[in-house]
Amino acid sequence: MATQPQPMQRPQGRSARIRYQVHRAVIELLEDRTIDELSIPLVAERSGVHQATIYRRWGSIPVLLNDLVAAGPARTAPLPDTGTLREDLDAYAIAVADSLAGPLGVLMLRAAVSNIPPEPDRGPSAILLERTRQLQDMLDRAQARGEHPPSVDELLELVVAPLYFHALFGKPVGPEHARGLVDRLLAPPATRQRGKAAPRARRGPTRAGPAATAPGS
Amino acid sequence: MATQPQPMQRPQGRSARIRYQVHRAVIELLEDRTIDELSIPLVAERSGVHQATIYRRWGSIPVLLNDLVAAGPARTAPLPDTGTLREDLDAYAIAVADSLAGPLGVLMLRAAVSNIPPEPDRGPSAILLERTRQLQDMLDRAQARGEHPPSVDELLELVVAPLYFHALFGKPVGPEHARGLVDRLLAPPATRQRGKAAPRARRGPTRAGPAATAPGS
DNA sequence: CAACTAACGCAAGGTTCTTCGCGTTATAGT
DNA sequence: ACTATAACGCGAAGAACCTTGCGTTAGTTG
Repeated sequence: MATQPQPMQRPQGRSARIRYQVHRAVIELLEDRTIDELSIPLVAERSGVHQATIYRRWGSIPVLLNDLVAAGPARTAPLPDTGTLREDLDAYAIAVADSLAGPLGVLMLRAAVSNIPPEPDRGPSAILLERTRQLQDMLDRAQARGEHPPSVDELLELVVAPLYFHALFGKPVGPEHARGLVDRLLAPPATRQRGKAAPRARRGPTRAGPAATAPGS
Repeated sequence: MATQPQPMQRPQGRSARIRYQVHRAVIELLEDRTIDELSIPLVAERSGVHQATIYRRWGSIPVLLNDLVAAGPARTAPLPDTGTLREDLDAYAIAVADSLAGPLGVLMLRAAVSNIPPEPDRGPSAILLERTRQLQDMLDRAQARGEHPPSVDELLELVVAPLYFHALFGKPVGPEHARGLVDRLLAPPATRQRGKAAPRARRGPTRAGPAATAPGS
């Protein structure tokens, strides 16, 4: 599963410049276009790089997108180190939410989905593994400080998964939502109002309105 | 956000038949092809429907996929009515997990992703709206029986989102996982072992192994 | 600094996709 | 049964995409 199309025998200088130009052009184009409206001739024109070059190096839009995503993990969500578990989680969750809200988040999702059916490989995608590693580090630090962090799985399922879910299906993604998820992860309510709302609250007014529910329903 | 391209002024008879043929062709083609390799001429040939017809009715592959997914909610996860909230939730969660494990699940995800940035519309996708409605019905029934169901948002974030997340990133999706998520939703632990595993258990041996964690990690 | 060659630019040619006008078919309404 | 017309089939024209061979540029090596 080569994310990079070629081992790249001459990776510095012009090649790197071209690659950057092309990546940048894709990002720019995605500001006001759907991924499906993307095409190599378009990227070529926008980037100033010739079509043939792009076809030779990447071959297709999916491959190009994959390469772009793989190239910029630092661009999406750097892992924080604030000294407190809660602040770390907050910062991370908000960073993920931000990255998902932007055009690059969509890209990441798309790339992840693109990698589902090609092979019966079934291993977790590279993005997830990377993210898992980051999170594990964060939790390990908390443990070392004497805190009692949740497991990575809990973090993924209670915080990251809902964020991706919202991004996937067009539900709003924002800092308040992210913080609410962290709250739920860290402070599971002993007694719960079963029939009512999610465990939001804490940390001031989160703009009340349940903008999460479908309006058209 | 019209899921159906047109209000369809003549929805029965030939139109319905054509639509079915085209949908079927798409599903067949996806057995051994990537979505990116899909094209309208291809679908036309396979289905026996003329290109121009498909172009006129759907216009593009993403729209067609969206229509296909929206047309088959019954095909994926019918909403159960067992008489108990827990059994309803279990059944539903398992059904979702099953549908995600199959090829159509990938399709749904894919279609959802493709539809993210079409417009600054930002409304939740049709699939989600449909599913939200189903779930709301289920919860309403529970409430009418005197039970104390969670909110739809909680259900979505604690059960559905993790399932989709796993499917998205190639983590294993199965009945045990689904049931575990329902457990977490219905029985939030009053006292929690913070540093350790998620609230599994209950309902006998679910084949122990925490198949949730990435194997490559 | 000079030779080597990977990677790019260019332009032409082939392929596939998309649109359009017109005639035909079959559904909805009377 | 009969009429009106939405929806489909057909074929061709136009546009967009993709490939390929050759000359040029610019990293890399000695």
